[in-house]
Amino acid sequence: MKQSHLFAKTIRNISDDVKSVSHKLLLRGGFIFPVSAGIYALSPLGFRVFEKIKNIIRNDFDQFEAQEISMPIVHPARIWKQTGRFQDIGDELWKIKNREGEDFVLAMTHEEIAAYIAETIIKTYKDLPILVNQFQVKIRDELRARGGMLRAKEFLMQDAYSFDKDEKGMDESYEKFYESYGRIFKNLSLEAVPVEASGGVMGQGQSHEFMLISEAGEDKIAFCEQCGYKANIEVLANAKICQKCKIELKETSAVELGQTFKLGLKYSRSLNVKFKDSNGKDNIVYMGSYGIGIGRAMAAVAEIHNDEKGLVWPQALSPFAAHLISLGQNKESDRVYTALLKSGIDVLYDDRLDKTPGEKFTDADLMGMPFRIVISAKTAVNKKAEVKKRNENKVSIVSYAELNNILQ
RNA sequence: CGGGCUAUAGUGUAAUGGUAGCACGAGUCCUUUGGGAGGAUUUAGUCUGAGUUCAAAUCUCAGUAGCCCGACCA
Repeated sequence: MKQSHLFAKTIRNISDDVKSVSHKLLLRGGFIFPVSAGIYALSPLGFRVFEKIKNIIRNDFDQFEAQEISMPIVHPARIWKQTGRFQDIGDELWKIKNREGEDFVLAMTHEEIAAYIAETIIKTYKDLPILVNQFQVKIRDELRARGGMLRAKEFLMQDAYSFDKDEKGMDESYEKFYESYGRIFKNLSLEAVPVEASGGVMGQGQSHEFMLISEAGEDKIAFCEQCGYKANIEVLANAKICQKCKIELKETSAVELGQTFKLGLKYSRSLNVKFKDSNGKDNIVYMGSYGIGIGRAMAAVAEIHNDEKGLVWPQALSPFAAHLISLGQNKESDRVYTALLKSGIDVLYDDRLDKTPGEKFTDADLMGMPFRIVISAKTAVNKKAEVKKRNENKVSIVSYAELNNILQ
């Protein structure tokens, strides 16, 4: 992609109201556009990061056959009334009416719809277990959107649902996602720690949150320094004492990156999701649900991986493999760009002739691609390229062939 | 949703009832071209609606939006 026509620009000035590091850097680097409080659009840069995150999740889910589906965002209120959540959830659930005056809700989560659909698919114990996953927009009329993408009113979420014939099966499915989440966060370069959590409006079953310890977080977790026990403080009784070690628990702020729930029969019972067992007898399906906020994950990465100059994307998440910068000429850099594209390397090419070197370097630092390649009149003479890693100061001069190898 | 605060150009600010100004940004042109370069020039604002007043950015009321604290938050 040529930067001269990229649908994203870095910005110098941002409002003092922008407080969190990730929000600031994502805005300055041109990754997101604010549209309304807690509502954001993605530039090609932000969009590419989203795709990287989604693919990391997909690749892991493929290992245990969590099947990707897509569910709607507009739900008839009827289904939410059946599970009781139409009434139980407060104003955070966004309610709308159609022209006939019928009630609908905007998806804040998809347990209802997943169960509603599963009811038509699941007939016999032979159909189970089933794991489904989707990446879909969630809409929550939050009282207070905060921290940019860390807490938005509309956000993309990976949400998966498991259907099993009994509690043991549910526990096994839960374990699969629990393990998977551990791997996924590692691949996202996020050190997430699982903690005991409350089910909240989802249900009362066992639940874990995957927490990134960070000042930017809104959650508080408690942990025992001796045995390593960790929990969201909302699940603790008044006594903030480790049950096992009898010592006081320490507290820290954290960002909730994902959460897993054992839903049990809560949704399947009210939506009548049944199957016949080997005796031909009706049983209720056990469900679980598992979610990761994609935008929040991107913000969390930005929150952690940066320096005073801007973002420093881990290679696996970077919108482009490299940032190619032309200085003083475009003739030779055009050739290098074309060659890199031909080799299948995804590169952002700063071909702007009216920008000074300083501005180009500053932009490259703000945007944070892992490799910066400079082609100038100086390097062109020798048919070499300058390569610098975003997180190092060292600059190497390499041949075009070597360049290809480094970026492959 | 409770409490507090704020609203002047894209951003940051000034004008304390009497001419809306400055800096940065952004646009154009020229010069410059290895770390947001220099010059010239242009652009753009009193959140909305009522009210008080000869006169309102300034005072009053309402609305809207944003920020902070709390509550809430699969």
